[in-house]
Amino acid sequence: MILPDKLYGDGVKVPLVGAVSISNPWDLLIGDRFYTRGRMQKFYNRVLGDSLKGAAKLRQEAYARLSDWEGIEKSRSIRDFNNYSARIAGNFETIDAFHRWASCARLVTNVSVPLFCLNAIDDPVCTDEAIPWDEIRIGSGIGRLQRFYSGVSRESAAAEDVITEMLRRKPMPSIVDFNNEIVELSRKGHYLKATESFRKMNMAGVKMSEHTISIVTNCFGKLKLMDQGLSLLGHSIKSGLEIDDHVIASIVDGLMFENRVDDAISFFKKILMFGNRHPSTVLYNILLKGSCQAHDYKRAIQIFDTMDFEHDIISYSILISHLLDRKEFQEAVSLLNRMLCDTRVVPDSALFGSVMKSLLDSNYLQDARMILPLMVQQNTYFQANFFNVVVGYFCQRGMVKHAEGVVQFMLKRCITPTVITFNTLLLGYCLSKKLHSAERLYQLMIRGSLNVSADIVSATTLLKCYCSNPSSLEKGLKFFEKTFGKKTMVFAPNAVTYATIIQALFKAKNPDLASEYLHEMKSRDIHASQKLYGVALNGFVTNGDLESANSYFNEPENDVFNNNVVVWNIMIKGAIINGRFVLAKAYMDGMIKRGIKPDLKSFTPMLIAFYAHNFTIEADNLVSEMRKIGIPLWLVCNELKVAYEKSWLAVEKKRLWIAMKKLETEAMS
DNA sequence: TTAGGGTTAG
Repeated sequence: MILPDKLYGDGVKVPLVGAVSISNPWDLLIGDRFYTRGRMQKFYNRVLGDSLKGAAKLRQEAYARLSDWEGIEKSRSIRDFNNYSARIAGNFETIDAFHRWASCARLVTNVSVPLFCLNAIDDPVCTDEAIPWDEIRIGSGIGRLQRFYSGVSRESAAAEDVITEMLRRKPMPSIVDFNNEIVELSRKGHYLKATESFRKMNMAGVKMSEHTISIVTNCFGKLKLMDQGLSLLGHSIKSGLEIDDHVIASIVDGLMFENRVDDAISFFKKILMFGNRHPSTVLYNILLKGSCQAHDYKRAIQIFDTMDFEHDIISYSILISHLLDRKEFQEAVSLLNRMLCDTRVVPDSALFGSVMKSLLDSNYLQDARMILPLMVQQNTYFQANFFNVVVGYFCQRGMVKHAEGVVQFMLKRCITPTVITFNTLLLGYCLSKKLHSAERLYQLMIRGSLNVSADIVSATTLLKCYCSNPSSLEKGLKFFEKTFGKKTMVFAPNAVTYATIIQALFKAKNPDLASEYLHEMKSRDIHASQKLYGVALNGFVTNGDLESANSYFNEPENDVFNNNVVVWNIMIKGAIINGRFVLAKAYMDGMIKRGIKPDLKSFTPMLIAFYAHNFTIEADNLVSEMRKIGIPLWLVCNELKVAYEKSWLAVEKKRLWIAMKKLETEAMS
């Protein structure tokens, strides 16, 4: 055993519990055995080659570590395995680092991990230690692009320029290089630029691969231009490209993203019949996810059942977390049990993480605690995706110090934080109004000093940081221009980015500038989303601009969003707070006419208004109407209580109090 | 040699 006692700079000793020993690890591999072996060989050579030339004993030791690791990882997909080993090969240079990695593989059954979480959630331990940012490995996150470009002109440039340069070269680089650059564009949200580059490549006569088609289709999907995606598919078939699973996945995913669930499913069936092939689990999972996102739970179950013993851990994960979010605990638990009995799947850290998240979100702390012993019992390998949930839990509650403690813990245990860990922490700083820390973390991510680089979520979160405080709003606007502006666009903004800034401007009572951004978004061909639409409407009505709200509401292209009850609730509430009862009533009639069922939040503003103006008969009628459609009265009481406490509508408080008490007794009876 | 499905931002 050559593992050193001190594995880290700060001298933290990592306990090694329950090392796995397998006599012949190669037998445990699934799928591409030789391919994988080659990868591992490459990794081995890279890691050991530099620092250990000729040291036979250490090589032997290294081989033993690799064996252990494979045994542990056998439950994961071959792709994860390959990617991970490639990353490790790229990042680890010295034998010291190699030992760190090896010890990481041995932490599988380290009981102190769940114990830490248990304590942390019950009785969070705060740490004053600063996160050792320097010790988080310097990765090769943004390397690919820079590496290529430095060979071209020594300047850093956008992937788009790289592609132009590549097209000029003679002979042109391989399609793999082009693919990498389009992926780079797509990763930063430059979907339009990606499709434009694809056109240029096409004109220059570059021979495309299936992978190119899949990436570009994906971009069309994100742009909600799936009709173009489908026509691209037609061209590809004509030009003799094989339609592989990746291309089908991109199309199905794109159609789902456009909410065309029926189209997606019929395409899925047709293309499979056309190629006479068996659908992969990944394809099924895309359908599952799409159905869940479209709130078509019945269909999701149907798909799950037709999968016929082919569900994997992700299928279970999608369905279970969806059930939990819908608060269907019975169903979720029975599915969880079914999964635990299913010998073909091994529950992983991500699954337990998402279950835990749903439980924490619903404030079921006791049940959340139960997940941890279950994980130990199942011998789950703890990974960042689980800890991200714990980090998020603290961040959401403004306990960013505790979140930092969790990150510390991860680092000490060699559980490498992901971009989601840092983005979550960034949000934590934002919610705790620690702008300085947020800025510093973002800078580290942008500069590539961490093992991951910043993405559009990081940038949007920092934007929220600036915008949530009136004193830094100006800085936020500048940041927006610098990061998302047309001239110096680092990331291509999306509906979330615009929603963030628009919401902040409305809140800062600057509806004019908010409208400007709304127009700018439209001029940049960025589609509004249901949430952004709500943000804009709410912004108009709370700023007393019913006219703009109404005209935005009536724009034909927004009509698709008006099928959501939330929108109508915003309009009703908006009319009421601006003293327009007749208008509120008109909206109420309008939604019923459209076939949308009013819910609690549709009725309460009007009810409060009736109470406030002492229209007791009308209020009583409304209450009985709510009763008729099955809205529990205690929920109404809760709403009134909130309105009372917040002095909503500047109502006569005493009247509201009396009404509330009266309703409470009614609810009890 | 490159890639698809579960978690992060409104």
